[in-house]
Amino acid sequence: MYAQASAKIELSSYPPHQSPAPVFEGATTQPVSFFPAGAEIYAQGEKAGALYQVEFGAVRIYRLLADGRRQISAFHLAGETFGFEADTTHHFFAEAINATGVRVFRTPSGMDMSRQLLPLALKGLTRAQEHLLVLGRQNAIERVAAFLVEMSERQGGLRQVELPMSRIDIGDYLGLTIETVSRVFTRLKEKGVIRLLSLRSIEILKRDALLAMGE
Amino acid sequence: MYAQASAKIELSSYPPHQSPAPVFEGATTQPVSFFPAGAEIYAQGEKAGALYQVEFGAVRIYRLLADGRRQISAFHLAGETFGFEADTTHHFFAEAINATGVRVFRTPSGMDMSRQLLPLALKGLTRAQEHLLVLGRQNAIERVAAFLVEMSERQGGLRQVELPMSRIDIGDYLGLTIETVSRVFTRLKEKGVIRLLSLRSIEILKRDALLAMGE
DNA sequence: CGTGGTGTTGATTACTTTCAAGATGTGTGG
DNA sequence: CCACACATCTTGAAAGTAATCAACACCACG
Repeated sequence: MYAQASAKIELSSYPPHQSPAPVFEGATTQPVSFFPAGAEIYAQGEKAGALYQVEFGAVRIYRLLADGRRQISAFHLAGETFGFEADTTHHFFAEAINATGVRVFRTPSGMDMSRQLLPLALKGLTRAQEHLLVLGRQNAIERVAAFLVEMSERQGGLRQVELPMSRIDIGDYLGLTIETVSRVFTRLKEKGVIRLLSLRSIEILKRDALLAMGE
Repeated sequence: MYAQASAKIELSSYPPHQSPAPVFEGATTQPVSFFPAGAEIYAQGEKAGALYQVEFGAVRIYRLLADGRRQISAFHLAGETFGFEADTTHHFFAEAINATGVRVFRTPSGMDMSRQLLPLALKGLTRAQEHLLVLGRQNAIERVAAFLVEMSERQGGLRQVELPMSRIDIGDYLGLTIETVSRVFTRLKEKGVIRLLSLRSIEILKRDALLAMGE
């Protein structure tokens, strides 16, 4: 199983545009933990304290309503860090979307990580606030367009974009149903804006059109 | 004009449950700046660098789409701090909602404020992510209920809640139109959940019902 | 080569927005 | 202190968008 994981590292971990993962000074570095698709990394209510860095694969961060409605607040791809919280408790769930390797940094209590964490927290804050604009004020096609642009940019701005997550995940990230996401993909395909290479891989044919839609 | 401002301080600045405003170590404290209703505190694209603390009044943080659609990502009430950014540029607009006093802290370049800023950034991040759940997955009545609960809790959990902002602001915060906000207020009134003391002041009659709606 | 999970498409329903008119409130000047 | 005027808020009717319900297609896995 671990051999499979290492193979994946070669294949799809750090994209060329991205610098290798920084290491956290002062933190105890642990070996890479492997999570199969759908596995929980931490749960809401659990005690927080560690930092997590995606080595390969992808992670979804989400919250649930009592009746099961789910909102994914963020996806984290290879090289990105997550898991820091305002207090000692996790306010969200974190799950591996696919087979995922995560490096865990345990921060010794008393150690001050604020200098390293602040830029990450601020980046996350800006991203969340931009996402608020999408959910609050954009319609279905604009939301999907914004999502595709975001994923493209996070993968180096290439024409070909990998979508490691399912349509359900995309819907729960954009505040839409799976059916609506699917219909929008079809409309974008018909308009010649994108092309589906496979279910989880699209090619952007008209970047300008996509940018104009997502603002 | 400034006399009027000081009068307001007595009236409505720090609620009893809230500790007095902390001061930022190492930052240059400036006198309180006064902003009349609707005045811009900073604009998107401007150079950032200062921290702002609300002395009295209220502030809205928002972003605009090209066609004028607006999403308010946060309201800041007396005692709260805003204005920190991931890079040196403001990504949002900040405006006074009412006559507002703001204390500006200029941080000397080279000074490391991360230890003081990280808790604020993390708090903001958690709040933004919770807001994502509301915008992405809750309907109009649930959104308004969640908003009223949030405002109540931020004002000490009292029955009477002051809403310093207009219906338009509430709509742009919740991703709804002003008409929908108004209709929901009416429905909550008819159900006996709230009572309107005035346009900008409500009384919560059935807190449990409100909590159940907003989750 | 089935089989269950995931995705697509169609028809209908439900909710929110839009458009429109009227009511209420606030601030100003007489 | 009252009256007018403008802004804000409320309410109603019609339209539009996304959700829901349902059936089928596709893909990956054992």
